[in-house]
Parts: sequence; structure tokens; C-alpha cells
Amino acid sequence: MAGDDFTIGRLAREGGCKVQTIRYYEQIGLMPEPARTEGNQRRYGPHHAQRLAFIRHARELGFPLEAVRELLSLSDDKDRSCAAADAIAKDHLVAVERRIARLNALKTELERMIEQCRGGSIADCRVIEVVADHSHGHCLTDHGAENAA
Amino acid sequence: MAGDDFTIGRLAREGGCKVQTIRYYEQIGLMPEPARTEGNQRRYGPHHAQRLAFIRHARELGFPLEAVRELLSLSDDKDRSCAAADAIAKDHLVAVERRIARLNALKTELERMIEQCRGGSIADCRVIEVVADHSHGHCLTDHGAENAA
DNA sequence: CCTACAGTCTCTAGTAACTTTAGGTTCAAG
DNA sequence: CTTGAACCTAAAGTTACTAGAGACTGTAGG
Repeated sequence: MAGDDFTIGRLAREGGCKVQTIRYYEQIGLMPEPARTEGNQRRYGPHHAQRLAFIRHARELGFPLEAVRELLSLSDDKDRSCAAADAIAKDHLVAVERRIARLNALKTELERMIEQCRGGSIADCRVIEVVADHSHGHCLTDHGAENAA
Repeated sequence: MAGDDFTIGRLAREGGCKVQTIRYYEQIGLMPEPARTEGNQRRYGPHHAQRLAFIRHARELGFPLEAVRELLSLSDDKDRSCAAADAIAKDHLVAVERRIARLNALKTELERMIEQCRGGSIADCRVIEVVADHSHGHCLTDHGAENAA
């Protein structure tokens, strides 16, 4: 624990996120409170960088913060079975697959909508018409459930 | 304008959303303020149901509320060219396609991760390992930009 | 030692699109 | 007339940050 510490700014650059994001992670307990200088500035070591990298990658993989939290606590306990981690990943995969299916249906509907729009006036615009008329043929799979955008 | 009005509860049931959502749409100006009873309760007519259906379908198609707002104002003006509506739909299609591409990359990574997890202890769990090690081969396309989940 | 100035600090509010809660009022049936 | 479901408003909570204000620190140059 000598003097190879670094600032929050450098940690942010290396971790590929904003300074505020790190402070936010600390606030919600994902990142541990680091040591401070006399003047109250945060100083980090390599283990902090590792933990942040873990969090950021998990986030890039689309895990919500609560899942990241679980994954972190699992990874801290090397002796436990990895079944829990596997379950989290599988759940997430299912969610991702559902989203993809939904977005594909969406894409089809949008494409049809756009294709049919032949540039007249609003009165016979297919885009407006399709949006206005919910029952115009097919439905998006599980309507209402997941947020679509 | 006789007595075929209905309550917010019924409008919500028919529109497939919550009562509060309708009040929220009213608050942000997407739904017009309806008439009220003596006792201050909202009473709706068929045109309200139509407008709500339009909004809900647009939302199911993944348009953000601001786009819905534009679409609504376009659909109110039947003489205007539909180029603007077309543009909104096209923009949205591009966004949807980007999301799909991203989610597909994600899916692949998750599948590889899960497949490699052979159920030992955390110490050699591939899920944890892959999440921990950012530089384990390929990257998700435009890292950082869009929110992934 | 002094001055600049980039970087840091805390705290607060804002984002999207709602949902939830609290505390009270109204409507319709029995 | 009483009950209970549905309604009312207003405010706070959700997710995962981002942005800003106003003040303080750390460091490099002179």
C-alpha cells in the first residue's frame, strides 16, 4: 500500500466511464469506499480498477445493477458453486432473447409501414393509419409486457 | 354528447393501460382534459378511446413519447404531407435495427459464457471469469453508447 | 511563496415513462 | 343510508446514470 494510488479521474478513464458514475457506484455500495487524501480526495488502487472493470463489463453485457451486485458477491466467494452465477446468466439470456424476438416483430411492422407510405398527404399516410389502427392484422407477441424501445 | 361517457377505469381497461398512465398522459398534454362530473371525476367519450389507442399502439411500436406527440399532431392535420411521419418511422426503424444488432452480439456472448460453465465452483466459473475479463476476445460493437438491457 | 487551473468535493435535480403510496372523496348498489 | 369499489390530487419511487452549482485541493510554473 505505498504510493501507486490514483485519482478517481484516472480510474474513470481506465474503466471507460464517468467520474460521477464511480461515485454513484460507491454510493449504492457497488464500489467500496476508497482511502482519502488529507484533502478528502479519493485514492484508488489496482483492486478498485479490477472491480470497476467487472462492473462495467457486466453492464455492457446488459446485466442490471442488481444482477451485477449478485455476481460480484458470488465472485467474492470462490468456494461456492457457480450454479447461481449460471442461473443469473441464463435468466438474462432468456430476457435478451425475448427482447430480440419482440424487436424483430417491431422491425417487420415498421418496415411494412414505411414501405406502404407513398408520400401523399397525411390523410392517406400508412404510417399514421397503422399506428392509429391497432387491429390491422398481426400483433406483437406478448403485448404490454416488456418495454419495447 | 349525451350520456354514453365512461370512466377512466373503463378507458384504461379498453386501452390496455393503467388508470394512472392515462392521468399521466393528460398531465403531459398527450391526452386532452376530459369533462368532469359534479363530483370532479373524469368522463370520457369515444374520441378519447381512439386517441389513447393511437398512443398505446405507437408506444407498443416503441416510439418514445416525444415521437408519439409529433405523430399525433401530424395526424390531426390531414392536409399536410406525410413526409414527416415517414421520417419519424424511418428514424425509429434505424434505432430498432441498431438495438437488434447489439442484442444479437450480446446473446452470442451470453451463450458462449453459459455453454462454457460446467458447474464447478466459483473459482473456475466461466460466467464470472468472462464478466471479470473484459479483454477475452471480441467486443460488443459500439461500446458504451446505447443502453444494453 | 504565489498563482493558475485542472481536477476534485458534496449536494441537488433532471432524464423516460411510468408506478406506487398516502390520504381523502364520490358513485352505485343494496 | 351504508358499504365498498373506484375515483381524486399530490408527491415520491423506479433504473442507471448525467449534469450542474458552488466550493475546495493538488500540482506545475514562475
